[in-house]
Amino acid sequence: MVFSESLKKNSDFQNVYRKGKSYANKYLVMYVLENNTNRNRLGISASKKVGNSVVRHRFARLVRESYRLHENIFNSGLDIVVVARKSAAFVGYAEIESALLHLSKLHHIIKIYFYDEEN
RNA sequence: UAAGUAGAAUAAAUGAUCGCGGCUGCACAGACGAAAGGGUGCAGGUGAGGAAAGUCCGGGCUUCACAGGGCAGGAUGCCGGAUAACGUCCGGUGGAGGCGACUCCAAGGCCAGUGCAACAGAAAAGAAACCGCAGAACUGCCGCAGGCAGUACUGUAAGGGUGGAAUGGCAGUGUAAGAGACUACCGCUGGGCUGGUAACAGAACAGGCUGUGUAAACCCCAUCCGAAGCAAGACCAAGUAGAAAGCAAUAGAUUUGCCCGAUCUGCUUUCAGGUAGGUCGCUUGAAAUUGCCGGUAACGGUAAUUCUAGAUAGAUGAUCAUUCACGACAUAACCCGGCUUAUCGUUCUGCUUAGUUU
Repeated sequence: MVFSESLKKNSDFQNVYRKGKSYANKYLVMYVLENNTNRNRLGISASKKVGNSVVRHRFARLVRESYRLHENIFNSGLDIVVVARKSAAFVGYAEIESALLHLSKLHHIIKIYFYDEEN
């Protein structure tokens, strides 16, 4: 990913959970915090409650793919954490993608005219 | 053809575009970092499973411990073989089930000791009489002989009933009634014989033979087992903190260059240590494929060929098109050998039983 890297350390995750703002919809919960750099950092989390290893890996790939394909419309300088909810275990790419964009819009972290154009 | 039984293979396919982790080659930068190490782009090639799962056994590997022996604890438990090893596998023996192919079995020892056996039943262990059967005695009634009823006593394990289990089974002889008391057959026990490496099997002989079950009850016997795990462990190594030597003591460092003032006790080198970070361990192996040889088989030997993920918050996804049976279970994390459990389906092979046709 050109403008982004992944969020790795547990302490970074805890930081975002504590200080960041969150919105949620049917499939996802999204936490956002400014990180004072010019790059975005994306973290993906899926607990064992969501499903087995196959389900959790698939969820992470779908979120990463959705983010990658829309990377250029996101604002930069953000730590973003996406958490799976239980209902996300059984849905496909289209649902994850629209859920991600919906939450991004609520956070006002994407360039609106791109979002409007797609809808 | 149908039903069954044993085993094996496979785990949607093809193409296009975008994207990800190793590897190899080339190019670029040498702008990141104290160092160790790393970055960017392009091309090529490569990238999860039959169970990768559960983490239930066994082994390699690593570190620690260890003269030798014993106790405790755990595991295994018919016999022989295979193997690095096993609780696994193969071939047998015995038992159970099935018409059969075939399947299943924690299958050592209650003549070392201790314990338990609820309910029912007379009785479930140092020892048995509830009913029944039989005997002689006494009492009563009827009476020619004798019979019937009751009472306590004695004998009796045939029969009834209880139970998961009741003192070998069944038939006969025998007897007052009975009883291995005696007899035949079966079973059991014993020491030999024959066959087999053995478990065990077989035929005969001898003994009238013994009151049971339970060891997934304690236990006994035999065999095996040191502990922890790749977040093991090895190496490099900021910072912090430690030691030694040297320099400085009207000194040095910081405070923008100088002065004053203020604050602090330092600076350099070496050694030890090993946190953050990095590298290795990390995939060439009890390896895979094919052929031949040995073995009933598990498996072993041998020759040729091949190199087949190696991430470190953790790489396989998305979109489009076509086809079909419309896609189950489930994602490597040091590596092997097993076991167990989950699973949409498809295909093939051997065998069995029943039916039909020739």
